[in-house]
Amino acid sequence: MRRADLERSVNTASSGGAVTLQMVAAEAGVSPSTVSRILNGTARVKESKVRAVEAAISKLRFTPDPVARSLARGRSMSVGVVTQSLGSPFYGEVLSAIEERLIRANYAALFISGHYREADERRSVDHLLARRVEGIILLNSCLPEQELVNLARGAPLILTGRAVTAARIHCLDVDSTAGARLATDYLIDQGHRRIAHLAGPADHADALQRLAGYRKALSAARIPFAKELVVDGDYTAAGGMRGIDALLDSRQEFTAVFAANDETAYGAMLALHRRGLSVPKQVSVIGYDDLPASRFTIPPLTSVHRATAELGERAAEAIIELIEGRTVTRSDTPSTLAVRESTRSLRR
Amino acid sequence: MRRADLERSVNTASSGGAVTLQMVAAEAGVSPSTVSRILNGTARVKESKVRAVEAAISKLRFTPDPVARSLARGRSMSVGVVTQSLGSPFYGEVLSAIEERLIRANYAALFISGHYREADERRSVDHLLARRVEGIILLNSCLPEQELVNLARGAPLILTGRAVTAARIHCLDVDSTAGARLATDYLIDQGHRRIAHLAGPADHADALQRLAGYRKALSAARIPFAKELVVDGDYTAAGGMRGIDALLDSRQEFTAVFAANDETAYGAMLALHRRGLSVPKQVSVIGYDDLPASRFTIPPLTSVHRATAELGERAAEAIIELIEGRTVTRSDTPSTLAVRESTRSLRR
DNA sequence: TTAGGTTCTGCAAGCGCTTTCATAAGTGAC
DNA sequence: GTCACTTATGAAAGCGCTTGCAGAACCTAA
Repeated sequence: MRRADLERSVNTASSGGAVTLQMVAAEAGVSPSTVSRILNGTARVKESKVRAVEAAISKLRFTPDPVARSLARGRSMSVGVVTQSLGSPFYGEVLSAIEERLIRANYAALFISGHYREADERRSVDHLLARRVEGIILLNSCLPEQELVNLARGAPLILTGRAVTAARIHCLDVDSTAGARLATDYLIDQGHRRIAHLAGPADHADALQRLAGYRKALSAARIPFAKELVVDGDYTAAGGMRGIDALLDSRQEFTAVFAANDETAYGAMLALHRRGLSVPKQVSVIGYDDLPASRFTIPPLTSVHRATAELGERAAEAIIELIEGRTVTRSDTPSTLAVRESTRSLRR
Repeated sequence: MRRADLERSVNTASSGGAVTLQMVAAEAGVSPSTVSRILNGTARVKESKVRAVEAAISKLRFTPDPVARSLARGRSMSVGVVTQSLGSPFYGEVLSAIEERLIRANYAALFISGHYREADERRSVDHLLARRVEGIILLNSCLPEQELVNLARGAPLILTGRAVTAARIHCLDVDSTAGARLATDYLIDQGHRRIAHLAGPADHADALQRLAGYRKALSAARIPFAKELVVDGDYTAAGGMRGIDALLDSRQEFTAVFAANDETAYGAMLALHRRGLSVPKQVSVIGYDDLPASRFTIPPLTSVHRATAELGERAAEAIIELIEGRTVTRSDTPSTLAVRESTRSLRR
């Protein structure tokens, strides 16, 4: 086969092909039903016909039309994925994994973003439902719990970052408390006592969990919680800058900062730098999510690492299970701490 | 029909999914054709029936099934988008814009990634074609030109970052040369003469263009091109680090670095930092793409800014035009330079 | 050879919607 | 009031594939 032919066969095999299963049947001298059965393995077919059909298929370059198939089977073979932001590196990794896993199981993934806004998210979900997706993965949804429960009657749901118990809902990676605890414990372990926390948006379950983990770690170490060391953020770098500025302006003393996510930490590091404070010499900084870029910040950021690819893969697997009516056994993916150079020990 | 009767006898405004156009027709006392015509505005219908049908629709909460619709119309109403990496922040922004625009035009977007690998990309395209997308947007495709030309026979194509002239192909944002020129000119303007370039992968059209722009700027300023100041990279931060290390190890002198993209620049800045060289005091660094994170690096990175959202929107618009058989008038989006703190003037 | 089972395989009826095509209804004009 | 013509609407035939049903073909045992 010449190179050009090869390319044609690879790429145009399935394209706008007016080739239908009917034509394959005619070519092979069998009925459409038989072709369908061979295609789907839904019944035994005599060997000779199988060969004839296979020959016809490759001769005509037939690919079954997924639309017709969906209609006939009453299944769209697609699942919706609502991400908060297609652009975020954190979600990006998760999405890749979801995509990969779903394709492998012959589902199409419809990605759509919610922009961290309730109304947008609702609109996105409606859109997906109108497209007849068979299930929906909601990454860190911010919809009210009751609404999610209702939604689940229409299509099974996978939720990340929050815990909702209801039929046809499965939650993954529900608890950030442990991760936050890990980060804070580490700082404490390194001798820090005055640890600030740049929190995430208060309407996000995971942001609250991170705060809770921080508090737990403090109290376990008998360090009194100082609310003036906690400032609100919004999971953005700009928010992180504002947080540090606020802390410094109000003359708080602190030797370490636990940021609710990496982006916040980036902003924090920049703000500290601007104020002439060196990281980690004067202030240790720790983030959450361990974005790929965090290996390359100056200094490289210590961060709570989440198994993003694994999370995505599990989400995809879980939605498939749910769609196919099986039950999913819950299993959170543990977080670990990626220790790099933005933190240092106060002990000597 | 058995099903329709069943639903009717149960007589519920059943939860979304199961309502068919047939049921709406029955409820409104008209024929399915009429309902369809009202839905699509394909013919005039008497006002009273329109109202009856609309009432039935909202009473039953009917949404037309896109699968059935696609089959009947012979149009999938979906377009494929091949990105190189779902996780990359640069593509993320573009994708968001594409998504938004496509949805607005009632198309579904199927995102899938090519991982910068020819084989993966080919597989992705095949997958999309098998899904019967009506058009494909290829973001920085690395497939050979001939193959793209063939592909275009199957479905119209939008290409970014490269120029291929053929029927049913439209290219956008084809030239990075100007952007690279902008960056290099700026450095020269600031008095730099020894400017290193951390190049992108040689099999990427845009990487070569960036190199070309760099060379053009040099020669325009009568600065001899020194090939030892150009090192290969791969558009990653790790590659940027390796690049700087190589440069420094071979004892090259330079006061500025033009990185082929922002990620490379991040790595470069870290490597310089590790070697004790201050940015911008001793070395100026400039990137390309102006990722959102670049405002928050230390120091904030000067970078060639691309109108990502606009690019995405145009790509979406272009594919729609092509699908609907119209012609697209080419128009590149201009790049600008976002000057921040990673560069400084050598003049005084 | 024949009854009683097994396998195969084709027919035809959908899946939910669109779209001719033809009929019914409505409109003027004469 | 009739004719020619426009307009609204329904019946029915698909779109390409799946699947229940039943007949055909093939076995095996007696």
